Amino acid sequence: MGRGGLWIPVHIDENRPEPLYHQVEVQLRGLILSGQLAEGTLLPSIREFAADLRCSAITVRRVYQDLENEGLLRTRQGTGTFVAGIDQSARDEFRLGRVVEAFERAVETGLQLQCSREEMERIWREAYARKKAEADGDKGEQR
Amino acid sequence: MGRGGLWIPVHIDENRPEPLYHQVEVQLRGLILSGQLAEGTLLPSIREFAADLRCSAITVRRVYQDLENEGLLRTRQGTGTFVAGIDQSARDEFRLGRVVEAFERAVETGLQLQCSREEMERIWREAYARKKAEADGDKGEQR
DNA sequence: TATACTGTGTATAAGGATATACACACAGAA
DNA sequence: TTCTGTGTGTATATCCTTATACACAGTATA
Repeated sequence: MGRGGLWIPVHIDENRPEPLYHQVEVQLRGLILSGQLAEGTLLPSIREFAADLRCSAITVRRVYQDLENEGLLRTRQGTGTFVAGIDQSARDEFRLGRVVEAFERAVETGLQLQCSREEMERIWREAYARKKAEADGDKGEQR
Repeated sequence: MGRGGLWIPVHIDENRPEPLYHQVEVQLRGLILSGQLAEGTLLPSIREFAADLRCSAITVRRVYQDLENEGLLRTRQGTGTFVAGIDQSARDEFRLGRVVEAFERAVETGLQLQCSREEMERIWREAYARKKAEADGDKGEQR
């Protein structure tokens, strides 16, 4: 194979109702905006990435295309797709916005199901502990 | 018009990537499982509900049909759609599961964007305060 | 050049959202 | 009772989005 394996920590969940391309976009956008993928990084080819994600190459292509339209990626035919440079200013703004949005959704669900504040407090702590452990484990298994 | 207006606190967001019918299903399921809609309650007609949500009647019909297949609703042609009886046992189990899931998603987003634990703590508290106020306001404006 | 990689465009199938026309149920008037 | 109107859920056809497969075109390197 080509440049032989840059592993991108993105997962997709078939059971989620939102489209596959959207799941990948959200996560990849996060990796770029958080600086975990530096400017100039060569991403996996659409086929290679598709194989990792177990989806079609066209779906990955759409992700690359959308993010290129946002100015986050730059792609050259025959060569590959690269991470573009980003305004440091817009970075943190966007970053926090996403997280706030996610938590608001969670709280909304909790309120709708009549969870008390204490219940949610407990759930949030446990969720953090569980996911934190998962994430740290992921880094260890990186190849 | 018919029975003239039972207001169901369900909202849909066009901008969300997941399907409309799914958004409504999640929220209506929540209302039933949390006991806010008692057994035997006559729901709005598919047309009336569709008008409230500003979507098609067919979309509402799909929601009613799906929830009927789950055993949460019972529908009689020409008469309407009613809330069915539910196992008290399965209720809380399901309820908590949904909230846990939602918070895990939020934390996942935060970790991916390299939020510190303290940042998330703050975001969660603020999200709670904001959404709690919204929800209480909603009840006040109920007609 | 030959070859093996890269991204790109076209065609096809499945799922979601809608409008429109249809069938059933019940209440009230003739 | 019989009829008729207005409510209810139901079925069909159409358009847009999503996901895929397959053939095409540019690029790098031996």
